[in-house]
Amino acid sequence: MDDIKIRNMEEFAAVAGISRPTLSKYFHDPQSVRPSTRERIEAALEQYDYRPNIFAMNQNRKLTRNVGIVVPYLADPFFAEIARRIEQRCIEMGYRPTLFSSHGEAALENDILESLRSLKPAGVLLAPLGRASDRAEIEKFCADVPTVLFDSNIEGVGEAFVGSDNFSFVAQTVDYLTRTGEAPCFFEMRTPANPNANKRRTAYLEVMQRLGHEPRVVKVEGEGWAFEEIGQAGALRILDGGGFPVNTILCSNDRLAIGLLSACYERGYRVGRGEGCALRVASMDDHPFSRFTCPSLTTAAHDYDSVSESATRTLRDLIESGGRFEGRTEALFAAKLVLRASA
Amino acid sequence: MDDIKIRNMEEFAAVAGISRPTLSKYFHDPQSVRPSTRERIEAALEQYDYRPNIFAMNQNRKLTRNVGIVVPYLADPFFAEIARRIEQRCIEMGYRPTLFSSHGEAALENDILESLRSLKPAGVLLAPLGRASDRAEIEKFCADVPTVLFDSNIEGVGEAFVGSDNFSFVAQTVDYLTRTGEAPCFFEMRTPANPNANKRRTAYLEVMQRLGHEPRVVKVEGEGWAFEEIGQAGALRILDGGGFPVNTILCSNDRLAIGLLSACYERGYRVGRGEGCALRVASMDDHPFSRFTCPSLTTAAHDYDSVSESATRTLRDLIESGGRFEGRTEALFAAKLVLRASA
DNA sequence: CGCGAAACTTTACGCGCGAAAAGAATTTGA
DNA sequence: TCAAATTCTTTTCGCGCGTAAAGTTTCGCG
Repeated sequence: MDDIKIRNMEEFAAVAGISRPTLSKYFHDPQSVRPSTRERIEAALEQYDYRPNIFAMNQNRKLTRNVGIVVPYLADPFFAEIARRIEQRCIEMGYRPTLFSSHGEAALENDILESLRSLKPAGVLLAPLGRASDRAEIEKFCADVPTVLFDSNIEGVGEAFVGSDNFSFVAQTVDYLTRTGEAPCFFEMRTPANPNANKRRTAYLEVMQRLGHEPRVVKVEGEGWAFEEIGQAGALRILDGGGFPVNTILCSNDRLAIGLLSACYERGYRVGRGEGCALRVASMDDHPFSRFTCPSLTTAAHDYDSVSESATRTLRDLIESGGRFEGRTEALFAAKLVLRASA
Repeated sequence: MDDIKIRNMEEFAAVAGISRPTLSKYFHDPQSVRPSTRERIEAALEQYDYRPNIFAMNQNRKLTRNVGIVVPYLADPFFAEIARRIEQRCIEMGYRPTLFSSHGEAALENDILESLRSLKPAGVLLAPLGRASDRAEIEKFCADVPTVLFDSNIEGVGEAFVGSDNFSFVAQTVDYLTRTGEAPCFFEMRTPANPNANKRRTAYLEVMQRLGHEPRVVKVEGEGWAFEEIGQAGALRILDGGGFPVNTILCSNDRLAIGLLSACYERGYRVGRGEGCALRVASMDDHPFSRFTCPSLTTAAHDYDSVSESATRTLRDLIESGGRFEGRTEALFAAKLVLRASA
C-alpha cells in the first residue's frame, strides 16, 4: 500500500490509469464496467486505498444508496433484534442503512422522518409507532420517499407492508391451550399502542367463537411502552382482586407476559402445565428474553428471518422499480408455536 | 407558509433579503449573527421552509456537527437505554448523532469505524467491544477522529473515558450481602468479553480480603454476548453438580443473573432473603429487566443519567477544544444499590 | 456628531463528484 | 476481416454550499 495520499477521484484516476468518468461508473456499480477494467481499478484500489467522498457523491446523485430503518422503540429487544437482522441484510445488498428509534414518541418519529428526507434515502423501512403515529405526516413522507412499512401496518400507507400474521399467532396458541386444558382468557392493555394488539384481540374473539368457547378479555390500564410494568401492575391488581376468570391466560405480547409472570411469582401463584400449577400462561412474539422467564414462556414466535428477509427484499424491489409499486402488497408470515414451561 | 419552492441558499437569500454568506454563518451558528438579522432570517424560515442541503454543507465544512455513537451490542437493553439517553443529549446540544451497533463482532466494529471516518464526524462516542476489539484499529481511528470512550475502557486510547466505577458496584453489593448474611461467591464467565468484568472480579477479591472473608470465584464456560444463556447453562451444571460453595451469589452482571435465576427456578431453588430461601442472588448493572425477574433482582445500578450526561458533555468539550485534550481524563460514577427481593 | 468596531454585502473561487455529449478505442460476431 | 456494438476517454458543465477578501453599512459609545 503506497502511502501517497489520494485526495480525490481525479488523482486516483491518474494513478490508476483510468478516466474519472469510468471510475465514477465503477463506484456507482462495479458490474457496469468491463471485467478487465474492473480488475485494474481494484488493483489500484488495493495499492492506494482511496474512497470516494460520500458527501460529494450524494450531493448530485439522483439515487443514493442510503436506506433508513426506523423502529418505534429500540430498547425493546424485539425491535433491536429485528433491526439488527434488517440492517445486516441491507448491508449485504450494498445499501448504507442508518438506524433510528422513535423511542415511543410521535414527535420524535416525525423528526426522524424529517431528517431522513435530507438524507435523500433510496428507500426507508419504517415500523411506525402505531396508534400514536401522526398519520398525516407519515403519509406525506411516504408520498415523497419510497417506503416499506414493517411490523405495524397502517392501511393504505407506504408502498408495501411486511409483518406477521397475527391471526396465526392467536390461532396456534388458542388451539394449543384449548387442546391441553381450559380455554384461555386474553390479557391485554386497554389502549394498546400497536395495531397488532387489536388484530390479536379480534382474532382471539373469532377463534374462541369458532371453537365454541366463551371469550373473556381482561384489560389492564396503562399508557406507553413500559409493557412489563403495565402487565405486572395490572396482574397484581387482578390477582389481589377476584383473580383471573379462568386458569389459562393468553397475553397479547411477551412483554406483558413478563410482567404478568413476575406478578404471579410475587404473589406465589405457580405457573405452568404441571401438577400444582395454579395458572397457565402463554403469549406471543418470542421475545429474546422469553426463554429466561420463570417459568420459561410458551409463546408464538415471529418468523424473524422471513420478516427481515422479505422486508429488505421488498425494499430492494421497490427501489429497483423506481420507487413505486403498482399495487400495495402485504406479506404476512405465520407464527411458529414454541412450547416451553409456562403452558 | 408560501409554497414557492426554495431550491438553494441563493434563492432563500433572495426572498429573505439577506446575503448568502450571512445565511451560511447563521446556519453554522445562529448566535454568530446580530439578533435583528437572526429574527429576519427566522421569520423567512417560517415562511419558506428552507433547509440547507446537508451533503453540500458537510462537503466543505472543516467541522461537521455529525456525531457517531457506537455500542457493542444494541440488543442488550442496557446499551439500548444508555444509547437512547446519549442520543437525546447530543440532539439537545445541536449535534446530529448516528447510532451504530457492533453486534458483538470485531469485524463489524472495524467496519463501523471505517464508515464513520467518511462521515467526517466532529466526534465519536465509542463503547468498544472490549477484549474482542481490534485495539490497533481503534487506536488508529482515535488518532484521526476525536473520540470519547464510554462504558468500557481501553487504557490510553481515546481522549477521555466516561464510565462506571466498578469498584463501587462491588463494594456496595458485597458490603450489603455480608452485613445481612453469608459472604457471597462471585459468579462470572471464564473469559468475559468486557473489561468491566475483570475489574469487578479484582474488586471482589480485594473487598472480600479487606473484610476478612475468603473469596470464591465461580466461573462458567461460554463465549459471546448471549449472557443469559451462558448464565443459565452454567448455573444448571453447578446446581446439578455440587451446588454453589455458599448460599449467596454475586453475579458479575445482571444478564448472567437473569440466566442464573431462571436456572434456580427450573431446579426449584427458592431465591431471596426470606424464610425458606435456599439462595441469595445479587448482581450489577440495574438492567432494565431486573425489576421483572423472579424474584426481582437486588443489584447495583449504573448512574445512567450521570454517565450519559458526562459522556456527551466531555465530547462537546473535546470538540470545542479542537479535538484534543491535554491529558486523558477518566470519569467514573459510583453505583447506587437497589434492594429488591433476590437478596 | 464622529469615530472605530462589528456586522453585513458583493464578488469570486473552490470542493469532489455526477452527468451528458462527442469522439476514440476495443470487443464482438458473422 | 470488417462493420456494428460496446466500452472507454476527453471535455465541459453544474450541484449547493464553504470560505476568503474587499468594500459598505450599521452600531455602540464618548
